Order: sequence, then structure tokens, then C-alpha cells
Amino acid sequence: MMSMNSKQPFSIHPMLHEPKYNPLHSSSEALRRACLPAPSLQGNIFSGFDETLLQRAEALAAVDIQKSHPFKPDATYHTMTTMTSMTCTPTPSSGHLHHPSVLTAHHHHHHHPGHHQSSQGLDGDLLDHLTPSGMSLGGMPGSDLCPSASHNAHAAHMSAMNHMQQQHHHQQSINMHPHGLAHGLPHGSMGGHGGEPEPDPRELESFAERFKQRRIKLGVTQADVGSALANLKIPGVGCLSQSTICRFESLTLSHNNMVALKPILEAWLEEAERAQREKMSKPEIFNGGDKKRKRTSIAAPEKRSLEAYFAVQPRPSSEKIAAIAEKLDLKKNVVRVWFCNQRQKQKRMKFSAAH
DNA sequence: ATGCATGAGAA
DNA sequence: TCTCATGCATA
Repeated sequence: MMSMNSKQPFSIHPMLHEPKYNPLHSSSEALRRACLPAPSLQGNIFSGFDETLLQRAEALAAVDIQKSHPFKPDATYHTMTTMTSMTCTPTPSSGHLHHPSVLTAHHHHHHHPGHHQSSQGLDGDLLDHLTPSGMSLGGMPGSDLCPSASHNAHAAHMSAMNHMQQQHHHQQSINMHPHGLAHGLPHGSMGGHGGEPEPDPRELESFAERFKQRRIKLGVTQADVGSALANLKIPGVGCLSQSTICRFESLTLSHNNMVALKPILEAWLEEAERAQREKMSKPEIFNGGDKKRKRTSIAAPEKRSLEAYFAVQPRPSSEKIAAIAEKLDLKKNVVRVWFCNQRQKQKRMKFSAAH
């Protein structure tokens, strides 16, 4: 009953996928379990008795939390973006941005829209027990590390180049960014031609590593790469954020996304190295920006509760989301988005673990 | 490096 | 409404 996630991301055609990267199968369950936050529950959760498990999950989540706390979860966003229109930055058109785009690769998959889970014992039990509270700990303090990004200043940029890649199916098109992009998808996806071949995870992995290394050698930051991409006049390709470049290097993008971005970054890298060789042009540093969007921060206890719910029911109904939101004293939308992001995260983890 | 968010497109 | 690609804000 849980295999609805068998959607393989890919762009390729239906018949093109390689057997190798196909994680579905039972392995996905194993993997998922490996990623689960609640160790004690793992064994049975997906087996079948949801209700009991739900209660346990709940209990587990509520264990440490027995407190009340003064925390006020919303307030988070005041979106007042100032327009920063630079070359690349997506300018918020009307209030904020518009834009991302897409790679849509879903053809075959899908999930059940309306009724997946059946056991809803949770509305009552689980939610009742939960204590949205304050602190507890025991969980995970932060083990954050990361030096982080700084923005240096030199960059290399180049000018034109083109590649052509096109496809026009409606199903999958990768498009990058906001402004006027189109979608260009690498590798041979449609039409059967011989565009870019290898959807090979192996290759992607090594490329990402090489990319990072060479990028550093060029003295360019992830952010620089992102903006410099616009200088490559690849149709449909504009700039990308530091986040995306970072995620590409760390392989934390979906397989499809990695495959789509690879040729673009590869083109940039070559151009950048070529450009550096001859003359270094100026860095294109644009700076400016005042952005005021605030990020919601979900406290650890609430997060643990959400994880517990997620372990049992990754796709809660709207009603359930509302109930959870209320219990945790979070906005419904925040909860909904959290679940969405959690699913994406798990999917990526599953995939990478499989390879 | 990541968490939370937006938005387009597909169900 | 969900998924997926992306991004801003932030630790």
C-alpha cells in the first residue's frame, strides 16, 4: 500500500529508463525506513496497523513535550520584496516572484488523490495527545556545521554558446528560471535523437565533484556561477541561485533535475575556463538587494511531532493537516508545506541511497 | 548548507 | 491538491 511513490522521476521516455536507477521495488521501503526518524516504530509502521502505530508515534512525539511554551509561530512572513532587478534576479513582479519553472516529469506516476490512507484513527488520538510544547530536547540540537558561503568576487563569465535542446512534450520540460526561459532539456528525452545521453548516476556524481573542484579553482562562488549562467545565452536558461548550484554539487537535487542541469553547468565550466585563459573579464558582481521575506522557523518539539505524523502518514488530508496545525499551533499552510518539503526530501534521500 | 516558500503544471 | 524545480533567508 505504500508503493505509490513509484514515480520515477525522469525525463526520459517511458522505455528508456535504465534498469539501474530504478529504485522502486522493495528497496525503496527499506530505504525509507532507513531514513525514518523514529527508530522504534520503524518495523511496523508500514505493515499495516496504522492506528496503533499512530498512537505510538504520537506518544513518542509527545514524550518530551509536556510543556507549554510561549512560542509564537507565525509572524513569519512579511513579504515585501523590494525589487531587485538585476540581471538575473527574478524580479518580483507583483508581490513577489513569479517563476520557477519546471521540469515536469511525471508521466506515469501519481498518487492517490483522495484517499490513501484509511486509518484515520488519528484525528482523535494522535492529535489529542500531542502537546505542542515547549522544549524538551533530547532531540537534536544542532549539529550544524557549515562554514558557508561567502561571496567572493571574481568571476568569470563568458558569452555565448549554444546548445540546442529542445523538446516539446508537455510532460517534461525543464525549464529553468523565471524570466523567459523556456525549457531545454538535455539529454535525449523526446523525439528520440541523440542529445545528451547518460542519465547515469555515476557520471552525475563524478561530474558534480569535478565541477566543484574546477569551480573553486576558477575562484568562483556558487552564487557567481548561478548568475553567470545567464551570460551563456543558452535558450531557456537564465541564472540560477546559489542554492541550486550548491544542491547540484552536493547531489541533493532530484535525478531529473541533475540530469537537466548538468549540460548547462558543463557548458558554463568550459566557457569559464576558456575565458579565464585568455582574459579575465570583470566579475559582474551585482549586489543590491533588500529583501525582507521572513522565514518561518518551526521549533524542535513541533518538528518532532510533525516527523512522527509523517512517519505514519506522509500524505495527510487537508483536514488532518488542519488538525495538526491547530495542535501544534502552526499555520495550516506551514504544515502543508512542511509535509510537501518532507516528501521531496525523502524522495531524494531514497534515491541517493539507492545509488 | 538547508529550511521554509512559491508557483507552474499535472492529476 | 500534489509534485517538482527553485529561490530567499538563515544558521
